[in-house]
Amino acid sequence: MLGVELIRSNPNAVIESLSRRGSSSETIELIHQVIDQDQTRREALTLQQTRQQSLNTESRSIAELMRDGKKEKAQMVIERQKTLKSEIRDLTQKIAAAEDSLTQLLLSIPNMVHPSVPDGRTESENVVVYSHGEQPTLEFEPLPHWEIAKLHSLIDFERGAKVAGAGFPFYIGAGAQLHRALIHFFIDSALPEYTEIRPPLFVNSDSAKGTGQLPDKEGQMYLVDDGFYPIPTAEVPLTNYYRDEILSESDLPIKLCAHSPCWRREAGSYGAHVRGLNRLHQFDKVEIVQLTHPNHSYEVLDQMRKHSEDLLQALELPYRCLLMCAGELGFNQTKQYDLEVWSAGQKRWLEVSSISNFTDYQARRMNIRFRPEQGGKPQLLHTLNGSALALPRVVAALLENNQNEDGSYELPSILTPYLHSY
RNA sequence: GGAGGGGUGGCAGAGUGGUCUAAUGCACUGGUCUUGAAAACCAGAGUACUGCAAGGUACCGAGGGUUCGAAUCCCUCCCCCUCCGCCA
Repeated sequence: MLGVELIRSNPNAVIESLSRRGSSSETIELIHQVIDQDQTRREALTLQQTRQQSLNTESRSIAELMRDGKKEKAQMVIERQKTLKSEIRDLTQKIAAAEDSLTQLLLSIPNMVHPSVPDGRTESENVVVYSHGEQPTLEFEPLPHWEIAKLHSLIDFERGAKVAGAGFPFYIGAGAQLHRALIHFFIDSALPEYTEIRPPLFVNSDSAKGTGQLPDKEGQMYLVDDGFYPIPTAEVPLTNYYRDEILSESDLPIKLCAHSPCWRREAGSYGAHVRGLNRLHQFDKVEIVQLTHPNHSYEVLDQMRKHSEDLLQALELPYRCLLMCAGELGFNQTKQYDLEVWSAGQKRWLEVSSISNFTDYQARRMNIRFRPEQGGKPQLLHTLNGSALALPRVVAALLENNQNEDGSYELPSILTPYLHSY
């Protein structure tokens, strides 16, 4: 969430930034409500603290009177305190109410937009900032990946649907090994820089709140009994790792990576675009996360983007990098790149990575700070994450782009060390 | 799952209703002393909010309650430890 101080001190800058997202007048109205509630809260708080001070002083004097045996005098003070106490109670309630609505308001206000983000409302206004590789020119009508997978018994969607449901495929034999090879390749590529983490695959609601899945994207997560959420991305446990902690400036940047399955409800999806591996309820992903000093987060964003691009280049997949326009930007992000690979069989682009800077928006929710080397107050750090990469669509693109007319396919040589049994 | 014991500052640890405005030790920072260091001695130091400021308020796992007054008593929840049971 945004800081109240920012909204208080510079409401116009916030409003301007939010209008770039195409935020409605209602969102703008929220800003004014924040300012109102903030003022109510501070006025009540100042008053309450003064009253509390009187009460504390008097209570101490009661202790003295009691010690000196002046019981009657003490009793008088006790009587007098009743008004003070009820006044404090009322003020405390008023403060709590203002704080509650302040939190609610702040949770429903999206992050600021970085100046380098292009204007725009729709997908078509995202800007292609980079393209790499040639879309393969095939002399025959290429198959979609689900056909190729069926031909070679790599993936069994039908039995997945029987055993779990739609969107829960089985990978079989060489298909399972390809999947595992990609995980190993992705993790190995991250290892020189990033610390490998094996995270919990369920998180509690505090963690889901911390990274912004709650309340904004509640419908996207599964919820199991006892209040656990199966993670929709490893971003959640990784970024929450340092929740409510104060780090040393010298610890930064912190770089974490993890492979994990991801579970998403994807309610309401249908049609050809969700066929095969295009959209699943369970899929695997290697995620990279960085916690950085606020001064460096945008450089780091570009480094992380390059990391993911290098993977696609090593896999020899044609791809493009999109800079998301203001209207397409996620709720929590200030700037976001998407990487899309070309899928020759479906003749369209598939998103395989999203790399984002959240600045201090998540850090404020999670209360993750660092102590400046020069001394001074702890300061919020910046959080970033990126997919490096999401598995299923990479599998789809590998199969579709490298197919031959006879239905066979080849895999890029970078994977050779990871493939041996089939 | 059963029984018991716990949760206090960076760490250890005292405190069981009123100078707790949280002792003490270790670690940390500054100073004195010293050629330099160590030791010793002196001083300082948490987080958040609030206030122009001086300062104030809150925080002893979390949330409620009792009381003029709660780290301390009561209730609910969370977490940790020990033993037993179960288990890959």
